[in-house]
Amino acid sequence: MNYWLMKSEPDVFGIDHLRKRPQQTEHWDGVRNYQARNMLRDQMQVGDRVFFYHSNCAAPGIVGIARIVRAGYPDHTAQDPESKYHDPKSTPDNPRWYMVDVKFERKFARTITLDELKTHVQLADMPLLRRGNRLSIMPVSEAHWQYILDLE
DNA sequence: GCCAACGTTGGC
DNA sequence: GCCAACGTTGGC
Repeated sequence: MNYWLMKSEPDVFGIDHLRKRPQQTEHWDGVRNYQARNMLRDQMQVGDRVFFYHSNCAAPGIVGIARIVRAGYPDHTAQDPESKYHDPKSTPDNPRWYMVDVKFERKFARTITLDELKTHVQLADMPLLRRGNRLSIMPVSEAHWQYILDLE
């Protein structure tokens, strides 16, 4: 069992969008970064837990928890010329990009903001808090996972 | 809207 | 393989 953090812009697809989806489940498409791709394709397992993080908004931070309900499979939007995620170099025989399915688990009573996370020295080596890290998917250690849950 | 920090692209 | 130019991310 692994723990993750996944970023999304609340105006585009926030945790409330996920909660309102059929089965409260949605595929996580559009990841176009190789490091993040490798995690989607190779490491994420059904049952893994995910911190849902809101980025690019007034109060960025962790807003709740989701669960991986389908492990990595090819991201079909890469083959859709109409999609803004279209990538002509990705083919059905040799898919370049992957996605997983995530299911809403719960929303925190409050947002655990990035500002707040930064004040805890115990979290200082989280990839999220390292300067310049813009990955949209990051691993979270079990210790950090527990620590953050206790902040709620 | 600004801009720092990266990642990607493509000419050479 | 180098590296400048360009595009994107995301906090502020």
